[in-house]
Amino acid sequence: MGAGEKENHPQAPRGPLRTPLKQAGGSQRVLAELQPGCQPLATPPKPGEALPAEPWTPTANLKVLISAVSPEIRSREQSRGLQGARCCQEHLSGDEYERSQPSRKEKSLGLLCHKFLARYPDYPSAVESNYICLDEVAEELNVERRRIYDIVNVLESLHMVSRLAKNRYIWHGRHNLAETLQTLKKVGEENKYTQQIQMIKKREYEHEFDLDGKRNEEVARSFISSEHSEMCFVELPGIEFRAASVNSRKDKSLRVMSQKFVMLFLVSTPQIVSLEVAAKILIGEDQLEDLDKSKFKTKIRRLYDIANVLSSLELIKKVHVTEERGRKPAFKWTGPEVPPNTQATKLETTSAPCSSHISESTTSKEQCSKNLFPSRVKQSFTRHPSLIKLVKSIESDRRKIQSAPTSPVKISTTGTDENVPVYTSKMPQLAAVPQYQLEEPPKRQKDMKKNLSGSALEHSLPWPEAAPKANTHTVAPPPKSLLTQPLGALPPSHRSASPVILPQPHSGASYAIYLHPSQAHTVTAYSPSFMLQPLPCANVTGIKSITAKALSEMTTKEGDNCTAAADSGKAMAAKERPVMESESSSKRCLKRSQALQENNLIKKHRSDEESLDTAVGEPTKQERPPSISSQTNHQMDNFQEEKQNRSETLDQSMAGCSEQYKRECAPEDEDRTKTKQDIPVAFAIPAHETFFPSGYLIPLTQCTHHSNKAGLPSREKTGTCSLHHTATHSSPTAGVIPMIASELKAVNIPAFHITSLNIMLSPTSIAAAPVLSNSHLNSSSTSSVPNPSSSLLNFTLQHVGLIPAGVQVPANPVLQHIPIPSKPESINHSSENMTLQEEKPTVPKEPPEPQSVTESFFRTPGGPNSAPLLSANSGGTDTISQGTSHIPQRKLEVSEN
DNA sequence: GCCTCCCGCCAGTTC
DNA sequence: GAACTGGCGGGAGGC
Repeated sequence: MGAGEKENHPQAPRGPLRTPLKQAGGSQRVLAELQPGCQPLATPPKPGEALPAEPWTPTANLKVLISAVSPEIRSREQSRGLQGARCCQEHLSGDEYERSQPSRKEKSLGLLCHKFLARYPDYPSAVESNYICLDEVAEELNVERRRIYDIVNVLESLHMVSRLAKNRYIWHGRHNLAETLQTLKKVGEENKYTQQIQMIKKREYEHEFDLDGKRNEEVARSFISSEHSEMCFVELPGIEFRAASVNSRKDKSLRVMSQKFVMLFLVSTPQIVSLEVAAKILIGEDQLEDLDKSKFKTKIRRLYDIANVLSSLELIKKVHVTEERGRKPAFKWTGPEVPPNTQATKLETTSAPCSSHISESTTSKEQCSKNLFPSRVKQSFTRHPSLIKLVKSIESDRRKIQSAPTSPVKISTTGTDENVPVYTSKMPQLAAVPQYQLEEPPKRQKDMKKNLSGSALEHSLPWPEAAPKANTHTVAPPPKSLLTQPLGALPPSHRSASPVILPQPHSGASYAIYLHPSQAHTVTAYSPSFMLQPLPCANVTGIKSITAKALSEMTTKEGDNCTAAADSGKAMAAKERPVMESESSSKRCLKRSQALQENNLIKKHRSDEESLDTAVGEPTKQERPPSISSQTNHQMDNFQEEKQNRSETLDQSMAGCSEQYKRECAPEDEDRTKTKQDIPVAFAIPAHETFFPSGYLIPLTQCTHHSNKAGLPSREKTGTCSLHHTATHSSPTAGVIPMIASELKAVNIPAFHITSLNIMLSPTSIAAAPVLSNSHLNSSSTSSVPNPSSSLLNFTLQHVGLIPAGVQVPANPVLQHIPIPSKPESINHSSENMTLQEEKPTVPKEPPEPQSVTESFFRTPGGPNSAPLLSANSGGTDTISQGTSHIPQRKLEVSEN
């Protein structure tokens, strides 16, 4: 059968000329079921070899041959085709087989992808192995393996799967999706895709009017080529391609195309990309010289392939854009709203400037490279520059993870090295700490010095992008790195931790407990003297990033937090944060508290320079890395000054919030609704000597997403999952990052850590603190198991007199599913002059699931990049509707095609 | 007739 | 050298 046999035809007689031997069914599937999780490197048998004993009936064979020679017959047969039971096909008569032929639509990649996705949970458990055996999948889905590659490649571009070995992938689900999208957005921005899109549109326009088209084309080409010479596949840490083959066809790879395609959506406003534009951009990057029609057509084909998969993922939706030149197919982003990158801590570098910073860490780079290209075969793929820094922190994270305790143990208060590890007794972990100490401090010190000198010598900042922003404002917008670096190890989930100042009258030292905002609400409700201290938070929970300007404005209104919050909202509304008119009171509270945090963020940063200057002068502190704690130190100073002014207002608002929040925080099926921020992280830091790093940070990003689909036992929601997950996925973002022991030692503060709620206590507070097991790591509030972290938190709060005895503060509140309320769409009068028609989905949609929090937040209709409402206008007039709709994609008037 | 995209050839890569 | 992987484009189905 020649070519037909060259590929695996796992199933059924789909095509007339295909070998009928490997059919759906039967014995192989049974075997597959008996052998779940295919053998990693097992070579799938060829169709002919696979089922030699499953011949078709002679009649069926005859039919196939007949239909092969006659397209009419074939088409007639296919029109009659029914999707009969696959497993019975071999027993069907010829007519029955004919009817079993699926129609073309039934074989579409989109539908196939739906079936594929249905096999795996969106948020798989880390402990259960979600291996994908391509052969098995192809067989079960009744398609050839070639098609599975198409799907898998796109999924891989989103890091929803990663390749384990030949014929074998591992399913990550959507755990990494938010991070991936953020990364892609960042890279897309760096690559100036927005400008490219505009350039292409402009070019089209000028072409239309014959305005010096040739010259503009050249300009555009040079623009594109200069901007994209080094565009490459964007990887996430821990999810790297392990096979050189994957790296070998980079430019035209469906993966890369898919990523670029996604980038176009993420950077464009409105988030609608026409196939034509996308193809042109993609071609432009590949081969500008032959922008011929065939290449264009090929690109379009591939984009359809990608789009089908993305549609199945519900990331995009097909629409039609009617422009002057007619109706064009396009796709609209319907996926999660990707927050602005200002707080994407790991992605803060731009391609050019990062190099200087990278050069400081050759070791890390080599390690990164090693991870990237383990086989060292052909390094066609290079990590995008924006990720180099990320990789650096990953390597650091990995070290920390390796040295992370599996079981928290209270450390001794003696100042010797022996007391340093709170960590487990496991030797490798112990060994890892000194290694970290040896490697990191000088570098950190160096970085810190750079930070310190940054105010005076802005150009010497290791984060060049921050330099221009560090202006003469009293409240200079914090260099992203400065703010985020200390929390660089923090997954977005933990960046929402809010330090709360705990005055400690007994010891004379105050504490800063980093709380999840919801915890902070609760705590502040009990103690009027509490202040929320902001961290640069990822805003996956719906907190939009804040512009420097908005920050400055907010800072000027520190007397009135609510006003500041409102102002911040106002400041952001125009560009980033939509005004939500009908938001619930709980959300308003949340927002208020977020604004408070943002407000405080400024103050924190304002004091950074001075405090760092002071700090670096002290020998004992020189060893300490620039960290959030240093900022915290000065935040506290600020707070001391401003506490009196603000506490009243804050208390009022926060008390209301906490009550509101508590009321609405009913435990429910929130696995899917949980975002990465859901894990509260808290630790207490004596304010008088707080210049040490952020303590235990528990990036359990993927554990938080264990879905209800996966049906996890509660045990899996505990710390074991993160560890498992780390092992399974090699994700450095998962795991426990311990506080640097030397730094603890430097301030002579024993650290006590728990897991989901991490608290470090001063010696005065540590005395009675219970020792907690790591098994409680990340314990979910939904768990019926008593949460020890809650006990500790309550213990701590009671101990410091912040809450009365007997009062219980929820230690691990989970963000409630807060649906985005309807709100007027902000109109973005973009230059787009087009009419949008929503495509009728080809794939039958299943009943919509209840929207998760993630989706709710992400799909903020009027989000930063939300598209203007483009009305379907059957009359053909090009209009942008003055949208009043709530959800763009739903508001689009669907024009049935 | 155009849009969409399935299908499978075939070349590069891996084992 | 067999098997895996995936770029690529012909051409069929759908509208």
